[in-house]
Amino acid sequence: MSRPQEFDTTEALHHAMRAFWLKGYEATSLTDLLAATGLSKSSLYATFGGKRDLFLAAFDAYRQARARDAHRVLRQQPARRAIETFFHSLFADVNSDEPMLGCMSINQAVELAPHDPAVRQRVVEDLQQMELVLTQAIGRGQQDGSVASLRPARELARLLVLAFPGLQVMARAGYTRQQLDDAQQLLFTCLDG
Amino acid sequence: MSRPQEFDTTEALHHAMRAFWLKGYEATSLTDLLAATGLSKSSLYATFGGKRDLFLAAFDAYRQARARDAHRVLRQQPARRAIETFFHSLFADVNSDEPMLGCMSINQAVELAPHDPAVRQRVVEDLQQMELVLTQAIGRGQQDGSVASLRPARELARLLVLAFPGLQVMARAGYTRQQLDDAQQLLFTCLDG
DNA sequence: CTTGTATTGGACCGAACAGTCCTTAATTTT
DNA sequence: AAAATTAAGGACTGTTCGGTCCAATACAAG
Repeated sequence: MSRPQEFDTTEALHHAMRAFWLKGYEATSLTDLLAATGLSKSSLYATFGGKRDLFLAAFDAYRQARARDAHRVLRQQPARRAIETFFHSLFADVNSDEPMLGCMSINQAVELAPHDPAVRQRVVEDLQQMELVLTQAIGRGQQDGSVASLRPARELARLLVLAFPGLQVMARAGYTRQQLDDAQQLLFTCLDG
Repeated sequence: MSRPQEFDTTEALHHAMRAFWLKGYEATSLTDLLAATGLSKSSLYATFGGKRDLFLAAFDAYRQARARDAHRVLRQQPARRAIETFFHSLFADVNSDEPMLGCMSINQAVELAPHDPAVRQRVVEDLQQMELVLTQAIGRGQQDGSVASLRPARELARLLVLAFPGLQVMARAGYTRQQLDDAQQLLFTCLDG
């Protein structure tokens, strides 16, 4: 009954997510969010609560989307190829016309996690999740022969997770796509020996 | 001639640095800076210019101090031990009573570098500098036998630089000192094989 | 067509923001 | 001691912040 919403809630959330993704939490003002979503102030507050609530919702939407992507990409064969694609796709937007995005979880590890337990917990979960899926992929790789290293899959996965924020930092610091690819190439040699 | 300054400029800069270091640029207000430095508004503006100028000055002071530390630590013998000490000292404050600090350059790579060329340039310089000093240290280590790996020192250095932001992220995400040490231990195995 | 309910736009709020400016105070030089 | 010079304190600015509130509106149910 009564008047229906004029906007698509999940679409609005997606737009808000991009805004936070691009500029972080503090630097994204409510004005930015209104412009990004196209909502009016009252609609935004009625639908999502305050800025912080909207952020957490957007962050969770981001995390869910990324987790889906990761599972899809890492299912490829052979596993080694899947892992490379996984990393490669995370920096798909580098040096495109689009602004730099990188991984929102890493950005938030730096910006909010130290001062905000709710964010911190999410970041920790994301890192652990990444370690888990990479461990599985590397394990598969060791079986199908695409990952030569005999070290425990978990250790190798931890190494990759450890290096991931480094790639993110390089991307944000303006390194070229070529340089990022080289760094990844170098990183993947750890899977060989 | 005339009235002398009541405060120590470099000391005030140091306090401002800690404030920016702890909370980042956006989240550190002028009020925070006044409280941290103990200056009055007019003194701060007369001495350092605006917030951004003060930030850049503080950032440069930080970078200089860190570069000095790095050189000092990495001069130790044997080189392998020096490298471990180097990484270890970067996270000395983790799990202490002090708040989390980590590396300011990495924090700024995430926060300001994408949108601020002056910051971006500094971050790139810092990463390159880190690669350079680590390359030299690893080279020494290969000569004195403390670094067993036969891979080019530069490649190994790049691997360490790549992993460094990962340690920073772990620290900011609240990982324990033990977990950080384990991650470093794992990382250093790359110098062995 | 009336009634009821939910959405909408925008006026409005106090607080905090970075930054300016002027008066007052302190110290050296003359 | 007086003059000159500069630091320090704090009042003040306009703007923007996140957030609230209300009146107008639009739709569905009866």
